[in-house]
Amino acid sequence: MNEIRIILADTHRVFRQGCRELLDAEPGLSVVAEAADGLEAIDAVQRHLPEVLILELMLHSLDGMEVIRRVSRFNVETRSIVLSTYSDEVHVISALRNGASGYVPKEAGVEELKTAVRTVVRGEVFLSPAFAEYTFSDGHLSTLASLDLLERLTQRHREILKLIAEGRTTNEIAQALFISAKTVETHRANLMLRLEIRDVPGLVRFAIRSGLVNLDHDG
Amino acid sequence: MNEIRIILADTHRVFRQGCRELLDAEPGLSVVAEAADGLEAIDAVQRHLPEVLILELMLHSLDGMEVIRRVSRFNVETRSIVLSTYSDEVHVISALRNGASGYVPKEAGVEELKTAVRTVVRGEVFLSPAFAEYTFSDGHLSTLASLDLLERLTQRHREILKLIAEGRTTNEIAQALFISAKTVETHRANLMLRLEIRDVPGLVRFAIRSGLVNLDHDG
DNA sequence: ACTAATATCAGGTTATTCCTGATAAGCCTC
DNA sequence: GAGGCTTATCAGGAATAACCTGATATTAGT
Repeated sequence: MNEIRIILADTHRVFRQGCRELLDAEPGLSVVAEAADGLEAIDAVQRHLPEVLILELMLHSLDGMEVIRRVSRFNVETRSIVLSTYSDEVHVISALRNGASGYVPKEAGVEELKTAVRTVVRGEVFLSPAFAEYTFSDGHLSTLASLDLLERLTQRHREILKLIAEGRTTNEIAQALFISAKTVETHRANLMLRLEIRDVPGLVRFAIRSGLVNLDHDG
Repeated sequence: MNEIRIILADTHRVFRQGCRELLDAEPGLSVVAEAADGLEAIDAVQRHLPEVLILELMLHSLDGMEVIRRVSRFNVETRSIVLSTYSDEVHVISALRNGASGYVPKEAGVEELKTAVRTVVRGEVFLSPAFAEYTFSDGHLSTLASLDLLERLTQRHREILKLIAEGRTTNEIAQALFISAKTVETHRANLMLRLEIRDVPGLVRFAIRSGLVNLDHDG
C-alpha cells in the first residue's frame, strides 16, 4: 500500500516530538524526518522527497514562506501544509500564493491536520474552516503581505511615530519639528490609518517591534 | 503509588494533544486536564489541584504571567513550569519572580520537560541549561529594576496597566472591570505616580519590559 | 499636463486627562 | 479597639488632547 510520508518542520522540538507521535499513530501516515529550521527543511525534502511537508512559518535560517516557495518550485511532488501560530489573513493568503496546499492553525486539533494531509495528497487544497471567509480576490493583499509595514510609512511618519513611542506629546513633537500641532495630529492620524492601528499603545508596540525605539527610553 | 498529575495550558490544541501523548507515555506522569487560555488554566488548577501546571506564557483572556502569579499565591501545592516560545531573559526572570518553579523553552525536547517536572515536584527549581547564566547575571539592571517596580503595584494596578498597554481606552477598561471610568483614571494616575512614568507610551514600554504584555497582535 | 502622494495647517466638536477632593473596607499596630 | 495606612471606589470642573472635515502648496510620477 502507499504510505504517506511526511516531514515536520518546526523550531520547537517538543512540538515536533508530540506531533510526530500523533501522526505516526495514524495508519497510513508516517513521519520520515524532522527539521528545526528552514534550511534543514529544504534539505530533508530533497533527501526524502516526501508526499507532504508540514511546516511552521516562523523558522530560523530560512523563512517558512521561502521554504514553501522553493519546495513548490523544485519539488512539485511534495505538498506543503502550513501549521502555524499565525492565523491572520495576510499569512494564510501569502502562504497559498507562494505555493502551499494547505493551512491549519495550531489552535486546531490533530484530526484537522490529518484531514489536511489526506486532502492535499489528493491534489486538493485544504483550508481550515476558520479561514473560510478569507478571499484571494484582489492583488492588494499580495502586496500587503510582502511589504514591510515600516516601508509603507513616509520618513516624516516614522519620525513622528518614533517621538510618539518615546512619550512626547503632540505639542512637544510640534515644537521639536518646528511644525504646527495640527500637522502632527494629521500625521499621526494618517500613519495610524496606514498601519491599521487605532490606539497609541498599539503604535508603541509596533514601534518597539520594528526597532524604531527601544525599551530603555525612559521618561 | 504517587502519580504526578499535570495540567497543560497552551493556546494550540495540536501542541497540547502531542504533548499530552508524550507525557502520558511516561510512567508516573499523567495529564489530567488541558486549558486553552489563562482563565481555563486557573479553573482547571482549582478543580484538580495538580502537582504541576505546565503553561505557555502567551495565553488569551489571562496572561500566562498572571496565571503563575495567582497559582503561586492561591495554590501553593501546584508548581508551575513555563514551556514557552519565549526564551529571553526578561521572560525567564519575570516568570521565576512571579512564582514559576521551572522554565523550559519549546526548542527543548520532552526529556528535558520530564526532568523539569520531576525536579519541581521535589521542590527544586528547574532552569533549562540554556538559561543558566540568567539568574546570576547582573547585567540587565533595567529588567530587574522594572520587575521590582512591578511588585510594588497592586493586583488592580497591574490589571489596569496591562489593559492600557494592550490599547484599551479608559471607558473600555471601566466596562471590562465593572467599575467607573473615574476609578480607572484614579488607578492610572496612581500607578503612574508609583512608577514615576508620566505618559502612556512610557507605561506601554514598561509593561512590555516587565513581561506584562507581549508585542504580538492586539487584543 | 495631469494625477497621486506628501507635508502643511485650521475651525469646531467631542472625548479624555488632570486636579482636587471624598468615602468605605480591610489590615496592621500599639 | 482606636488610630493610621493602604487600597479600591467615585465625582465635579478645568484644562488638554484627540477627532472630523476640509484646505493649500509642493513634489514626484506617468
